[in-house]
Parts: sequence; C-alpha cells; structure tokens
Amino acid sequence: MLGYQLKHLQSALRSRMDESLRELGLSTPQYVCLEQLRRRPGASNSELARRGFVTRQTMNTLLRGLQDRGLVTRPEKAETGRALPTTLTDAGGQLLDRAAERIARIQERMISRLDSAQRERLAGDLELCIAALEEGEG
Amino acid sequence: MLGYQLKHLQSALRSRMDESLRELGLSTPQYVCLEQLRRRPGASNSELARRGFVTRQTMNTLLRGLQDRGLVTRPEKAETGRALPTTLTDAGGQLLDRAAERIARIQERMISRLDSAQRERLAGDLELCIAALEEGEG
DNA sequence: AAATCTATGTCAGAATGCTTACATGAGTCA
DNA sequence: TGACTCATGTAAGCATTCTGACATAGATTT
Repeated sequence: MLGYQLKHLQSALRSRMDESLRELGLSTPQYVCLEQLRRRPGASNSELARRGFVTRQTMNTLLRGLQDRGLVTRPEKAETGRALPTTLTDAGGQLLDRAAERIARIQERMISRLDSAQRERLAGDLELCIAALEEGEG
Repeated sequence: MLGYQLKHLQSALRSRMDESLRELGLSTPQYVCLEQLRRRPGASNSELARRGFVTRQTMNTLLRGLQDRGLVTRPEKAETGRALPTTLTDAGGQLLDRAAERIARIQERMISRLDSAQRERLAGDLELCIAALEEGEG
C-alpha cells in the first residue's frame, strides 16, 4: 500500500512540476539535470546520470538538448580520461534560477500541511526506506 | 530536497520490483494492473488508467498484452455504454498470487527499519502531501 | 426532440527512456 | 611491457508512454 502512495505522490508532484516548467520550455528531467550541475559544476555525463536515476544514454541525449540551447557547455575533448566536464552557462544559470523558484513553491505546497517536526521525520523515514532497499548493491 | 528523496526511493523500489517480477514475465505496470483488477473486478480501461496513474491509451496497450496472454478477459462489446468490464482469468489470478507475494516481501524490506508507529506516520504524512498537491483539481 | 456535454475506446505519431553493443582512456596486475 | 578490468562516451534499435485526434454511447440541457 505504501508503494502505491509513493507512486501516487510522485505522479502528482511530477504533474505539477511539468505544468510549471513548461512555461519555461523545460521538462522535469532537464530541470533536475541543471540543478545537479549547479551543485556539482563540472560533473560528467555518467555522474549526472547516476544522480538523476537515469541511464547515461538518456542523460546524454538530455545534455545535448541543453547544449544546443546554450544552457550548458562541454569541451570537445577530455583533458584526461574520457569524462567531459559539463558546466552551466550564464543563460543556463539564469533559467535555472527562474525554474528553481517555481519548483520551490511546488515543494512548499506539497509539505504545507506538515509542521516542521513532521517534515524532518518524513525526510528521515524516507531515507531509512531508501537505505533498506539499497543495502547489498549500492 | 524531499522531491529528490521521493524520486530516489521510487527509483529504488521500481528497480527491485522489476527485478523480482521479471522472473514471472511481468512488468511493474502489468502487476499494478492485475492488482487493481483483483480489488475492482470488472473495472473499465479508463478506470484502471486513473487508478494506475497512466493515460487510458497506455492502459489499453497494457491490457491487450495481458489479454493476449490469457491473464484477463474483456467482452467484445459493452452491454451498456462503451466501457468494457475487465476481469482476471484463473491463470491471471494465479500469476497475481505469486507476484503479490514477491512484491509484499519487497515492500516489507523497504519499511523494515521502521517500527509500526513510524509506518503509520509515514503513510499519514504521504497522504497529507498528496492532498496538498491535488487540492483544486482532483 | 434536438443540441450539447461528458466519458469511453481506439488509432496514429512523437517523445522518452531503456537495452545492447562497441570503442577508448586509465588503472591494476602478472 | 602486456593483458585485464573498469569507467566513460556514443550509436542503433526497441519498448514504453504520452499527445492529438476521432467516433460512439449515455446524460444533460434547451
């Protein structure tokens, strides 16, 4: 039953995010990617894929779209190894600012009926669930 | 941040479910569909779609696959209206039994680090989040 | 009764993401 | 040094799911 609730909540959250980001010409996965790049400037494609819970092929096509729109940049060749460090452009950073504000409002709305103690508990409980499911394969 | 945790948890849960169901030749959406049919025998395609958080087109293709495998049945024509009431076949029910047992183990593992009070709290908190996101368009 | 609205099933096409596969660069070990 | 392992980037094909569109059946309104 909890799994069903999780799916329900994620579906509702995703819908709200898509609706709000559409006005900026962004999809939810694209927003997630930009957000990761702000937290981890210079991250490689594979690293972004792991953090975004998609395959690196999926992240690759995602990055190309963002690259074509001038929101992120990647060097043609790697200085060392094969990883291509990706960074936000100024335009990407500005668009991300606008997107992040919208997403923050949605997340705030999502937890608006929880007091601060409930919010902390919820985050902690979710973390315990994640750890339990991932133990044994990292 | 909570949105990211939700995605993380859902991704992990989905992976475990896919892994376990693959041995039965089922995908997670197919399992969800069968489970809904057990709870709501005779449900229409559109009803199943709403409860599964997918479009009715998606549910339609899903149902056809289950139908071709003899796991569910639908009448050719509706007695009244256009809705075609779908029901589990014996084979579908038996396969669902095996699948449900596996899924139950995974969900139990997911919440294994939470005591009963935490589990109830978590379910309640998730419900509050869902309601907050859906108020105004339900 | 006729028109309108709503819900349903279905088709076609596009978008999205995954699986499989391959080539390359770097580290490890014999 | 050479073989092996691992991680990365990329390409091709497939599966899944969505959007848009249309026809039909029943309910509602006029």
